[in-house]
Amino acid sequence: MSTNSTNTPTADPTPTRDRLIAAMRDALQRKGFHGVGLSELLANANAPKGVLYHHFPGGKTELAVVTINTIVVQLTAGLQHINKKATNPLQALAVWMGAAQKSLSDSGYEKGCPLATIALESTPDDTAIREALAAGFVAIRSQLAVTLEQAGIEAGKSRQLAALIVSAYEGALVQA
Amino acid sequence: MSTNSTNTPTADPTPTRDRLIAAMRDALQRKGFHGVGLSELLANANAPKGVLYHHFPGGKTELAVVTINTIVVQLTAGLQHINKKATNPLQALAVWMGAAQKSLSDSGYEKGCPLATIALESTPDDTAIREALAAGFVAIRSQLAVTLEQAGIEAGKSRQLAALIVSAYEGALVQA
DNA sequence: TTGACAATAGACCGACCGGTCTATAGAATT
DNA sequence: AATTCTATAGACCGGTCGGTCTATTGTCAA
Repeated sequence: MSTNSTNTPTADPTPTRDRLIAAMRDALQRKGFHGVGLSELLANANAPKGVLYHHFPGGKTELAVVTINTIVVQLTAGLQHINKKATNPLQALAVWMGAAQKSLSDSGYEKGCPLATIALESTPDDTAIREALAAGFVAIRSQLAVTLEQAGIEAGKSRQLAALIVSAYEGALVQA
Repeated sequence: MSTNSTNTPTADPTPTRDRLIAAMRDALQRKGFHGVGLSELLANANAPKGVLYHHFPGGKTELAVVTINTIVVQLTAGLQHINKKATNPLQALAVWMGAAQKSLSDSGYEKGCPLATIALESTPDDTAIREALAAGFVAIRSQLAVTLEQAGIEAGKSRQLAALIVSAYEGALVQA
């Protein structure tokens, strides 16, 4: 496990594992956590049952948690990218969100935000999922606030505004 | 059926039917449509299986549609009430939304908006549910716009603002 | 009283759920 | 070549899903 001939040294992407995560993300966007069956999920990922249990001993729930974390990482990375490159962060932000909305309408409004659905579906018992979501939303909001601050908005205002932007965005998805 | 000795003339409330609707609303708020089983639903409503099928031949889905419509009617009625009575519509609106948020936090953030969850869960195949939801959101937004107009806001602005308010509200629920 | 019909009650069913388990294939190490 | 460990593969299982079907009860009209 330590050395690795054909791949990057420390992390092995394991395509099958990634396919499972991708399938779960798609499922969360379209139907929600309870809406998809394992068989459908595995069919979409072209994977047999054993492989899910192998990569995610915690089963469906663990896959969902990992998927949530993956999404959050990608989202915050996208925001960081805006921070570094754009000369006009606000405009870049608008473009970014516009792109997100376009991908939504391109799917015929089938695919929304995968976080929103599972957030509403989850109960207080689903502690692992709830924790992942809570941490995720905090990360997204704070990263967004950083972007706003870089655009010259005062710190306190930035956090408020970031929360509002995320809220309005998720809310719009609900109604679409 | 035409005459009716003990109840109001035209409509019979049929308590059992109402209990089913109430149970479905609660279920939608807490877990979403796919998250609840019929057995759990019926247990909460203290009703056997046959009675669900009797009142709602379309089964779980029809119950959900009727529940959605019921919620929308109650919501718009609440807004109309504000319209007629309040001297300051905007302030009354704020109070009203504050009350909604309080009931949310009182439930330990278990219960959100029942419309939001099922909206995100539903797929394009669930035509009945989608139609009910679409009509419902339109009704809520337009009723809210009327209230805003009465508060002196120009018509076009009112509709935009109404959409934003609803969006922000739903979005906040997602994150709570 | 009797007949008709709405409402209640729950046994019952096939399908599918998420999950476990055993068997095989493949790559790396020795 | 033998061994070891990871990854793939799918048969299999008990439980629950949503839904149907057959009584039974209650309530009017005749």
